[in-house]
Amino acid sequence: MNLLTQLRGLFEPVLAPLAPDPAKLADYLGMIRPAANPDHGDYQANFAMPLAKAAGKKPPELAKEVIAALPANEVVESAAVAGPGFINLKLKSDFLAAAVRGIATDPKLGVPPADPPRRFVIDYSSPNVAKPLHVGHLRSTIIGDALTRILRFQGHTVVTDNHLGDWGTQFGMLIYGYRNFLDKAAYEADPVRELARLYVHVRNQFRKGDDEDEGPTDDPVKKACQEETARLHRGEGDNVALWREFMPHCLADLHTVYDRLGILPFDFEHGESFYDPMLSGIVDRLIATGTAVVSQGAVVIPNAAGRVPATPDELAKEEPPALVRKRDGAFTYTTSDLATVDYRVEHFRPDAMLYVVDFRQALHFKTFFAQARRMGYDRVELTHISFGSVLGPDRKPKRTRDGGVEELLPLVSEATAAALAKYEANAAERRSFGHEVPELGDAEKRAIADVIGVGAIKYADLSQNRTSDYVFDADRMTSTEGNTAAYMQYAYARCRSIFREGGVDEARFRTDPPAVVLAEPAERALALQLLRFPEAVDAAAADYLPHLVTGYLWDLAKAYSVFFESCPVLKAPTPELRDSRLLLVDLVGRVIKQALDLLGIRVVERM
RNA sequence: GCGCCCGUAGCUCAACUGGAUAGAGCAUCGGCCUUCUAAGCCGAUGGUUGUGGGUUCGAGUCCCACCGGGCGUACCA
Repeated sequence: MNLLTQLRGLFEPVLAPLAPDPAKLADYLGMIRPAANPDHGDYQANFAMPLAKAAGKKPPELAKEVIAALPANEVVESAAVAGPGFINLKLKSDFLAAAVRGIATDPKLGVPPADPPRRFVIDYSSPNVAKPLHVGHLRSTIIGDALTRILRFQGHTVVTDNHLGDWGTQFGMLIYGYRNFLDKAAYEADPVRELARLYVHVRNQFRKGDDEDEGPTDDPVKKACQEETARLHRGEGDNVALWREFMPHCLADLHTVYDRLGILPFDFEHGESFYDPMLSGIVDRLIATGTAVVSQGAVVIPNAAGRVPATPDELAKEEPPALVRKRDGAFTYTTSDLATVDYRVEHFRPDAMLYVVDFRQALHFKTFFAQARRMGYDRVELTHISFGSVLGPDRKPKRTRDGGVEELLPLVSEATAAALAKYEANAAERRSFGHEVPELGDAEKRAIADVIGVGAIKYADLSQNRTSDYVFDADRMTSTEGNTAAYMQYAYARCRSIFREGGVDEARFRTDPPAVVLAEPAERALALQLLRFPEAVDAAAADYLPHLVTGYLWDLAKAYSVFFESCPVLKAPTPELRDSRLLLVDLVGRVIKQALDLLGIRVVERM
């Protein structure tokens, strides 16, 4: 049940004979869309202009013909030609009322099952373990989690895989730190904490301005760490044993953060170490099939033009080749990525693989996807779900290494504290106006603040187009006004409050729904908005854009606020209207709760 | 140098992928609490969509040039 699909189905038989090219029929039907301006009706159709041009007619005339040819139906109340040839569509209120009543019994609230359902592998979060998680990791995690929930809700199969950075220099640093600076008592008491201290301590031994990258260095400490890393990779000494000892602690630390944020458990956490044993086989295969060649002692895959530019001069002119084995014999991330595709295709048989990684790796994914296709993986959709940088309030990209590392957990605490303060202030203000405000226990208050605070952080991220850069402003996101999680949660709490105050059991509205009456404009607008939920889910899933769900939520919650102000529910003029409004309120609550759940955000019964 | 992305109200962002008078929130100003939660609602102010051309019935959106910013450019991931 999707209003748009239904409308398009109505127009299809009329447009089919008019479309000059049958392949373009879908395009024309796509020009039926929600009205940009509510004054123009509920939906608008914009196909008359291009269609008239192809037919050599005037758009308004063609629009009139289309309207006249429209089959009799129970959906469209009126269709009017306006402006240069727009068709403004108004839907029948009776139809809307019946449709709303129809979704009341649907656990999926009108969202149809995906047809056909697809199998996805989504790769997201992918932090370097043993380093503190900072705000830069937030976006991939939150966006990937939301996409997983959205696609699963549609009925797709989603395998989630956290491609951990668990085989890099940071472990050389930990091993070096363990050997030189370990506080044994502290390690036994709280290994995670001591490892974190060691990492930072070793990092501080590096010369100023030096980073952790591989490559030649004359920094003695960095060199020592690199040597420990190399020994780990070669399986020498007890480095592997130490790595095995550290890993569970690092993972436990990571999962603490995920739990705090309410991130779905990953199906797999196959990190770099998992794929390491497969890398040499991949390179051998690439060479054997002629996909890769040896160049300057390294093994590379030529670029899309089939060339291997190597000199700075050549590299200035064209796309670089992909390095799969370095001169020193070590493998690269490209090798690892190809091994990952290989493994996933064999084990999960996906229709699509999504990589939720920031936009700076766009070139890498472009070339890596091309290489994967050349290796024979040309039947699986490979998509880079790119997102913008996390910027500080100064609009400069937030960086881990620029000193001020912004860790995640303190930030979550800050957000929940702000939510708690807001609750107290709000309760005090309500009391000063003589309202009865229930005195909640500390535990309940903290639970509410937790849901709102975590929701604020996620919503602030998800409500932006993911391709934009993202200014991380703690004050703004924990604000409770406007298009924020708190506004949606508040709307939900108001829905629940009506049932609580009225002592009404909502079960009846979900199993045996009463007739719906749409008398007031606010009721009609709300019903229309409720019926658009499937459109929003479709759109968000089609382009992997969670902000289309928040945009929908914002419209729905606003429509509910207007309804809430103008339409008494418990004291409705007639029992029929009371029942009808109760059904609407119950449905609004369910849709808000479901839509927020698609974003990984929880709700509270009161706030 | 070459390539990718971005530039929309004072600030933060939308604009359903070429549709009607470019919309929200914050901030500012004004109004609404003896009626289901005022974390709310109603209203006002605020724009040459970086600049200049072009394409067409129609451009924030597509093309070209320029200005400004970010990022990337095989042996970091």
